[in-house]
Parts: sequence; C-alpha cells; structure tokens
Amino acid sequence: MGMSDRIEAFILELMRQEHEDWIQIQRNELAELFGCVPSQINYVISTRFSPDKGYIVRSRRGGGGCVRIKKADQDDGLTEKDALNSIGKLLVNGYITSREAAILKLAASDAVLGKGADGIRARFMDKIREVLQ
Amino acid sequence: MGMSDRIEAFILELMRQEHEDWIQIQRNELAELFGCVPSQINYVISTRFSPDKGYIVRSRRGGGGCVRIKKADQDDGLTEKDALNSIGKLLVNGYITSREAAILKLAASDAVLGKGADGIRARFMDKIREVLQ
DNA sequence: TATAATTAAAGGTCAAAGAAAGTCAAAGTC
DNA sequence: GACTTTGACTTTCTTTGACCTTTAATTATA
Repeated sequence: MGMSDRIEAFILELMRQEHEDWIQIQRNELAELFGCVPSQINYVISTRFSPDKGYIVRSRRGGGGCVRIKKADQDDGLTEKDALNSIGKLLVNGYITSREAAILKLAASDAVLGKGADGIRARFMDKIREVLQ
Repeated sequence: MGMSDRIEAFILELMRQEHEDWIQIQRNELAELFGCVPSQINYVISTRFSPDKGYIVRSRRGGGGCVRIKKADQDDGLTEKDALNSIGKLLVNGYITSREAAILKLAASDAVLGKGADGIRARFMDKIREVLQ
C-alpha cells in the first residue's frame, strides 16, 4: 500500500467520521503528517477524488487556506442523458464491454425506472463505478 | 514440478489461507522469492489463472502496484432462474432495495441478454456482488 | 482611519525521475 | 511440437521538486 493509497484512506476515514457534508484539510499540514511533498496531496485528490468518481473539491489559497472535499450529492440524481454519457465513457475507456454497456443503459433507462428514476440512477451508477474502480 | 507449477501452487495456497475474496501479490517480490524473472509471474497468471479457468485478475502498475486475483463465483455461467434466485437473496438480506432488485432482474433477463446470456449474467452478478461486498 | 502596498501563507501546475506491472518473441526443455 | 523460461522493451501509475498564482494578514501611507 503506497503513500497515495494511505492518504486516500485517511481522507475517506475523515469522511466516515465527519458528519458534515464537507471535510476539510490543509494541504501542507497533511503532507507534513504523511511525510510527503505537498503536491502529492494534489495528486491524490485528482486521481482519487475526481468529479468522475463523484467528488466535488473546493479550495482556497492564502493564509488559512484549505481544501474541502465532498461526496457529490446523490440526492441531486442523474438524468438519463447523463447516465448514458457516463456509460459511454466507461465503454470507451475499456471498463466494460459493449454488451455490458447495453445492459447498463437499459437498467438505467427511464423506461425501466419510471418515477424517481434520477435518484435510483445516481445510486446505481455510483455503485457500478465503484465496482469498476 | 517446474517453476510455474510451484508458483501456481503457492498462489493457490494463498487463496486457501486468505479468507478475503481477493488475494494480492506483488509481481517483482514474488519473482524474487522464486528466483525467477518477473514476467514468469505473468505467464503463470495467464496460463493458470485465466478467466477461462474461472479467475478474475486485476492489477495496478506504478509505485505500490500489485496483482489481485480472485476465484470467480460462477464459472460456468448462470441461468436466468439462478440469477433471479440470487437477486432475491440480495433483496431479503437487505443488500438492495426492491427497486434495485427489479433493475437487476431486468438487466439479468434472457429477454435482454439474448444469446450467451449465461456467461454475461455470471459476470454481471459477480460484479454486482462485489459492489455489495 | 481608511486605503494602498507589501509580505507571507497558503494552494496549483507541470514535467522529470522512479517504481511497478505488461508484452512479446526468442531460446530452452520435455 | 507444446509448454516454459528469459529478457529487452513498453506502458502505466507514483513520487518529487522547482516554479507559479491566489489570498489573507500586515504594514505603510494619505
């Protein structure tokens, strides 16, 4: 388990413990804690907490600056269009076969899901993404 | 008993001992342990732990990289009936909502999958189960 | 006392170096 | 002839560091 994985785990643990929406860290402080260079924190954030993976990141520079991370609100839901788009990305990036993509598209369709589709879809795609790393 | 056989045996033994789903190795480390060239590990994996033989392999390159191997739950495919049964269990055990179950049932149906359904279904259910731990 | 200028304290970017794992074909064994 | 072993080369992911930008805090000035 490399440095980046440990930092990721640390942040995830923070999220589990914090009951606030946003968790907040200080880049330099965290780098110090893990004995790494500050930009490694950026690396972890961009590879593990990307919008792609369902996270929203905000930061502020200057004195008392910080980085805040939040799991994208799943209550917002996901439209059919957005879901199809996501599935398309999974396909072109080789995470799934075209057959699997077809299954997911169907499973994520309004036709199947009916009322409340957006919420279900968001949870569904979230889980699918987890599976595929 | 050649090198590859001994490496295979070693990995199988790991699987017997580990109670986790996935066993995890480091290619270079293992090669060192057996005094062989790293690519021999790939050879063993591709000949003895292929999807064909019912294994799923994931790996990551770069610092702290690793190879993870897991025995697929169903290697011979899954009939529609068995899939519905599995989904039913996930539902009564509270791993999924009834709505999610409906999606899965549909996604796993012969009607959707057509030819080769059993194999697809096995992979699909395997992944779903991974998601839900 | 406001306000402008300066300084210091964050965080951001990017590219190079390093660390795994993957590929493929040639050579070796049985 | 099929299966193994080996090694040179490739690809991917991680770590590091030098340099950049933004903003809060502080100090100087009108």
